[in-house]
Amino acid sequence: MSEEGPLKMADVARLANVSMSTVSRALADNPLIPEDRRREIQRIAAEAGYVVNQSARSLRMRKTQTIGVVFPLGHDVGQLISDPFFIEMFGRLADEITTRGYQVLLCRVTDTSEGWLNRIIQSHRQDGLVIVGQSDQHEALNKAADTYLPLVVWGGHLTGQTYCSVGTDNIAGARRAVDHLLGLGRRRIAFLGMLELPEIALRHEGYVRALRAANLDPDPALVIPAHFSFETAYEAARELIESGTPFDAIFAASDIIALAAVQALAAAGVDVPGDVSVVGFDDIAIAAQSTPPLTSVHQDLAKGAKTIVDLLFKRMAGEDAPSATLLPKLVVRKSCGGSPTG
Amino acid sequence: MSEEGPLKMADVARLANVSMSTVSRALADNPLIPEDRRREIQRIAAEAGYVVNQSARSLRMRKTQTIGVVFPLGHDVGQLISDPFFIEMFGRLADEITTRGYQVLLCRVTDTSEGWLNRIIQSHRQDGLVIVGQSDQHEALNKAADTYLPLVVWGGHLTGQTYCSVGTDNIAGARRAVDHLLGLGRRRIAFLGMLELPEIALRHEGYVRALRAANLDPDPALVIPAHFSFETAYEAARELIESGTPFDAIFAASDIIALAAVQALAAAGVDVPGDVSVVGFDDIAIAAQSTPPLTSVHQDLAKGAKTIVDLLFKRMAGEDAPSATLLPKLVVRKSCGGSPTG
DNA sequence: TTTCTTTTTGCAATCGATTGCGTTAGCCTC
DNA sequence: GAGGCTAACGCAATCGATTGCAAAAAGAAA
Repeated sequence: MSEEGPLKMADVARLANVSMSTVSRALADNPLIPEDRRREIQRIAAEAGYVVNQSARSLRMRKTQTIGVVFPLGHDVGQLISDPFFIEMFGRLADEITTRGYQVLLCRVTDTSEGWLNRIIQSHRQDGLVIVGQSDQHEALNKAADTYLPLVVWGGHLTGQTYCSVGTDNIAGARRAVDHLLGLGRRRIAFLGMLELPEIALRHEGYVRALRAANLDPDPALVIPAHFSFETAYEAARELIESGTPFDAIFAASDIIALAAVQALAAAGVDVPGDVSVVGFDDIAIAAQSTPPLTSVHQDLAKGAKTIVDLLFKRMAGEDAPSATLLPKLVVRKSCGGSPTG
Repeated sequence: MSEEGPLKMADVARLANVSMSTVSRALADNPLIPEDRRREIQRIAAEAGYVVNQSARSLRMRKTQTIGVVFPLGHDVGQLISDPFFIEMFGRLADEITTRGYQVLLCRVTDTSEGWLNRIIQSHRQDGLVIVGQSDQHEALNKAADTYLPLVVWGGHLTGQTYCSVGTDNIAGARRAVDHLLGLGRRRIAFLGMLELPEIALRHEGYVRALRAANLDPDPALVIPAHFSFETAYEAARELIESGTPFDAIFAASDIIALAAVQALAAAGVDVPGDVSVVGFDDIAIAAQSTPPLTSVHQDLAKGAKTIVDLLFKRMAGEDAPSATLLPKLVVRKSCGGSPTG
């Protein structure tokens, strides 16, 4: 029961009157050691409060029992905590990873200078990597994937992509959302989001396709750059409103942007959904709770996280598991008007 | 520019025509190596794509440059992802930790059998620990703190506590909330929360004190056990309503419980705040967005996280930094009726 | 040129485990 | 009692860095 300073395996060996090799094998339940002896040694170790030093173990085994979860957020220092989507995704990934007996190492990348991903990989701090969001790092990811197998990315599937990704079909999701707005009779539908981000570009593509399919010409004046943070998105929406460009609906690239837009509209005395319909993307928890409740393209994060981690573990086992795409679902709530059945 | 397999420091030494010692020192910016030589070696290493192996480094230095963030959630598997409070706290801690150049290791503890904390500590996976929420582990924490300095706990300050904690003054916060309800003329105020959790017990204490100060006798029938999850809290609220016990206000131990109560009340046709006032605790992001917006006791998590990490780093440096208490603030919104200044 | 400093540099031990391989002990069989 | 075989166990190398100490090189002073 005594818990003296950091005792090492050699100490346990002394206590049990055996060699370190034997202790190591006993603790690892190696059948080379007879069962009763194993139990005995395990008991002694536990009673002494001995725990294997993971640094030493990792070095020798070349394994860390740890998965790195990376958020390539660029210089957007506050985004991790401000974006509920990332947060929820992280939680679900953590669940999946810890369930499999691995630790979760959070890697926030603020310095995306040449070789950032290689620096993470070569540090050997983790046995596998999940990258949440491609950000603008498509090339870096492609490059890393050439030599590093245990890597799975949450994000859109892009052309010329060699890495393994899991993500919602952004085009289909956007298309569904915009089709719904068109079905409600909306014709001047604005798009809010940063086209520079690959996933957003895909959502924009779906938006354009939906318009074209309805024989409408996309109006560039209705495409407004908007970042993920509430404040900047609010600004973007305000500018759209003040520009005087007429519009009767907003399709936002994320729920945060949509919520910001709703508030900006409210502040300008525009009724949602009376005057303008609003649809978001992600269907984060707040979406259902906001006023009015937000119509949004739902992504099944629980399933996404499970898929990501499943693929990652296959890859860690040496298998070259392929990318996967999840089907999004439009959840209709009050913010776009019309009946819940569309 | 070539990025061959995992190259080691010895390889860089060969490339630079020096010994490993020199490479090691150069990469650590050790002034023992003349500046120009240092730069040269650093350049060679960078160009070769070399990165120090952290397992080896950790073993030798007995440091991991990693902080463990622990959620002792017992068997409540889903809580991490479902509780916005923990999530937000985690995000802010992550910010503070990464800003200081450390990594964040998430430790979800599901097995709280004897010695769980010791097992984490002795694994030497981290240089310091943040425990988020005392759960029911007061004793285990006290015991660990005797021999392990770099440990800071988010939670209430309890009697007989030897570990370092940072937390809101729960009694004062609760008192402020209940005083406000009393000021609105409410007299039959229910308390929803699990008294078994130390922090909640403190909030209950504040509740009792506020009532006593108003010459009211706390009615045990108005104290309802309610867990942190939305579903169980909803059930608890429903039972209170159906019990027929008259009440005109609810003070919930957390926002999630409060939101669940609001929905249960709405489902029962009870008007909030007309018939019943509701106040929560934590002031999570959703609180302001809900319908009606929730009055809540605000905890400054950004400041809390900063304080935690500041103290932790002091302790990691060997200093026996003391506990700290943050002052809560009541944020009045519509859910309790009355005027915002009320 | 010699001697004494001061600056650079490298050898080798070390961190704490894991594991291939060889040795010892135990048991059976003839 | 010798030989053969297997089950247990330990020696020592290894993982990839860091660093105390001493040696070598360079520079300064005499």
